[in-house]
Order: sequence, then structure tokens, then C-alpha cells
Amino acid sequence: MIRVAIVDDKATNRRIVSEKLAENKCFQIVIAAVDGADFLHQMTVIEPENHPHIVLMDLEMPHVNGITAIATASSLYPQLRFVVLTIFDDEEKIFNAIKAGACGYLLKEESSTVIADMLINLWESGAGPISPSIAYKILQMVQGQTASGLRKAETGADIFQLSAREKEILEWLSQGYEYKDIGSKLFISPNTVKKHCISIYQKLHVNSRAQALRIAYTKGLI
Amino acid sequence: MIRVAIVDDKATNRRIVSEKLAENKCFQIVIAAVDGADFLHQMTVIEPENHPHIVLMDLEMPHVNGITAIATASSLYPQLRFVVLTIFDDEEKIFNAIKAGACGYLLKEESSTVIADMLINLWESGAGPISPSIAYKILQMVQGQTASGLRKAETGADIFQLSAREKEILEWLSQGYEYKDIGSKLFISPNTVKKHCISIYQKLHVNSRAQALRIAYTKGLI
DNA sequence: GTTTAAATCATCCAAATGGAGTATTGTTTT
DNA sequence: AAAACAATACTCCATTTGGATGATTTAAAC
Repeated sequence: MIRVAIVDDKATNRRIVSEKLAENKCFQIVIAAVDGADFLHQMTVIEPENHPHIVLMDLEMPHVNGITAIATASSLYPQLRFVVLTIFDDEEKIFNAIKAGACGYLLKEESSTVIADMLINLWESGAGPISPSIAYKILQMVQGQTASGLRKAETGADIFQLSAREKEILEWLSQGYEYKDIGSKLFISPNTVKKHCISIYQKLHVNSRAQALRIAYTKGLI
Repeated sequence: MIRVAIVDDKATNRRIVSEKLAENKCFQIVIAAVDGADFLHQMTVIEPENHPHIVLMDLEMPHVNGITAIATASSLYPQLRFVVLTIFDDEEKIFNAIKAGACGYLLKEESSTVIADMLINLWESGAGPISPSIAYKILQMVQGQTASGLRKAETGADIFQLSAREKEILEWLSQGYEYKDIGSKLFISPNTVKKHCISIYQKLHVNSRAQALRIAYTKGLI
């Protein structure tokens, strides 16, 4: 029997989740709390042998939000497994919840069987349950291609007053194409492409492709 | 119709995957390659309008392994989506594959319907397909509780197995210096610098400085 | 209406680059 | 001891690049 705590400020949500889990007889709801403060308090009054194994935590709650509650409770009760169960899937919240100590992150839109299966799997194998779309966002965090890692193309390119055509050609240059390739793509002579390149180098105050690409990459021109 | 490439050194595996996808009429296998080098070569001879949308990549292959192939190809063909399809689930490989540019990571044990569903979802919504147990390992990386997640600093350049000297020369190249400049700085012949450069290009599977620098910048080698 | 700027294309030339070899010298690894 | 690898260096060759210079056309700016 897996003991589960539900933390959500909406009574309707708590009831829906309870009913979803009730379809499977191996779950037992031992705590239903309205926010983080309520959950932490109930944990202090319940006997340790009746502590929940898994805590389903909503994020948007009054008084003490889910992130804070996870961060606090995971320190006080390291044996608890915290699963975020929410409708929010923005990177900020995902990242903070994970850093706070959540071992899983499920969207409320998941079907009851999926949620039940994943919680049972968490219980049996220890693998945290994660909704596919959340998993992909986490992957992107590891990849570093989001939020912190992305650069805005508009700001950098205009300092050097490159014309639209020059920006276009710089883009192709960065892809590794040579004069005649770019000429074919744009239906112009390779000589013209070369002319544009030299103009670009002059505006960037360099005299080789590698130097131009260095500026392009480091200043966010491409 | 989703065009798919399969890269696996075992003919049996390629056939099994083909048959799994053949159950769903919306997939079309456009490339079947035996290793990374084979795949990269086939990409150069196929017309761009027939390029695959999704590349299913095994990791353990002779000549050019999957990680290197993804790192190279994702720079050369940014529009491709790379999905690792393998039996391995150790953190080292997951981490390297993600850093190399994979957008998904599926275990071969997944059923054909699950694989098909996730690839279709990738096609329709852009969300990378990730097996649940893999997703949890990625989450742990973000949490910073695992070994391979912690030493992320060194990994970038090591995917391509560049020697220390080659990394050094790649660094100078990115600064915009030419053979003779670098030779003077390192007290070696420009001929030797050139030799190193060509070795670097071979390891990166490119054939120009601009292409090498693109990979270097986008994969964090410099 | 003239000026200015951008985009187009060309020719000539010197330098740099990419590629295929061959070869020597040290380390490692086996 | 042999094999593999890394770093060094060279030659020969075709291609690419950077630069200078001149020219035409079109569109926007004054």
C-alpha cells in the first residue's frame, strides 16, 4: 500500500486526484493539505510510521508555494519522494522544482492510469515520473539551448550596420558554404558574393572569414 | 509522410526498426546507414528535398560512433531531429548524446506503437521523445546529484576525440590566425599547423575552416 | 534632379587553404 | 618486440580566398 499526500489549494483538484488514485486499490491518501504550510504542519503531527511515501504537490498555492514546500520538506524528510502535479509547464517552475528536490513532474492533464502507473513505477523502481513534454524541456535545459543559452539576433547585427543582404550572406558563410555555393543559392554570381563578403569584413574591421565568424558568433550576429 | 533515417551497424536491428515503423503508413525510410560515416556520406549525396526529418541513431557503432555523428550532423544539418535509439541507458552516453544535439532518447525495448507515437508527436509538436527511465536520469543531471552531470565542463571537445594539440590549434584558428601566425606562436612549422588542421577537419567530418568553426562554436569546443 | 547607397558583375593577382602523399621521432599500449 | 599513435615537417597540386579596381542598374534620400 503506497501512502500518498496531496497538496493543492483547490478542493476540487484534491477530490479529482483522490478519485483518480482511488481507481487503483494500492494507493492510500494519508494527507490532504491546502498549501505548503498546511502540509508541513500535518507532517509534524502524524506518526512517522504513517508518513506518506509520495507527495503530490501543486505549485501555485497561497502562503507557502510548492517550490518552497519541497525545498523545506525534502530537507526535513529525505525519505519522501516529491512529485509536482500541476498544470504549469514553464521552464522556470520546472527548473526550480527540480532544484528544490522534486523527483518527478507530472501534468494534471495526464490520464489517471498514466499517473497511477508512473507512481507505482516510482514506488517499485525509484524512477521519477515525468510527463513527456516536461522531459523534453528538462533535456533542453541540459542541452543549454534555452533561457540562459539563447541569444537574440536583432541586437548584435545592427551595431555593424550590415545590410540585409550582407546579413543573409554572413549567415550562409557561417554554415560553411563557399562563394559559388552561396551564389547558386541566391541566384547571383560568386563574384558578387565575394564582393559582399569583403564589404562585410570591412564593416567588421577584419580581413578573414574566420575573424568575421568569430565576431559573428561572439556578438550574436548569427 | 515523415522521412526517417536509420543508423545502426546491425542489419538485424535496422530491419526490426524498419518493420516497426512500417506498421504505420506515415513513415518512409530514406536512409539506412551502418555507421556515422556512412550516414554523413549518404547525406551529402541525397538531394536536400529528400533529406530525412528524423534520424534514429544507435550509439555503439564502428568507425564513427553515434555521439560524434550527431554532433557533426546536427551542426551541418540543423533542421534534422536526432533521436537516439539504443539499448544503453548509462548517464555518460545520455549526457553526451544530449550535449551533441540529440532531441530524444528512446530505449529499443519500447514497443513499436510507443516509438511510432512519440515520433509522430515529435513531428507534430516538436517535443522530443524520451523513455521514462531516461527522463528521470536527465532530471537527476539537472539536479546535479550525479557524477556525469557534474563534470560537464570537460565534455564538449571530447566528443570528437581531438588531441590536446588539436584543441589548442582549434582555439587559435577561432581567433582568426592563419597557419604561419600559429606556427610562430607555437614554434612549429606552418606545415605542421596545416597538418593538424586537416586532422581536425577529418575528426569533425568537415572540409573547411568555416565548417569546423561552426561546429566548434555551436558545440562549445571553444 | 542630383546625390547616395545597395546590389550586381567582371578581371587580375598574390596569398592562403585543403588534400594527398611521405617520412622521422618519440610515446604509449599491447 | 611490435604496433599504434601523436607530433613534427616536407613536397606537389588544385582550389579558394582576399584585395584592388572599374562598371552598371536600381531605388531611396536630399
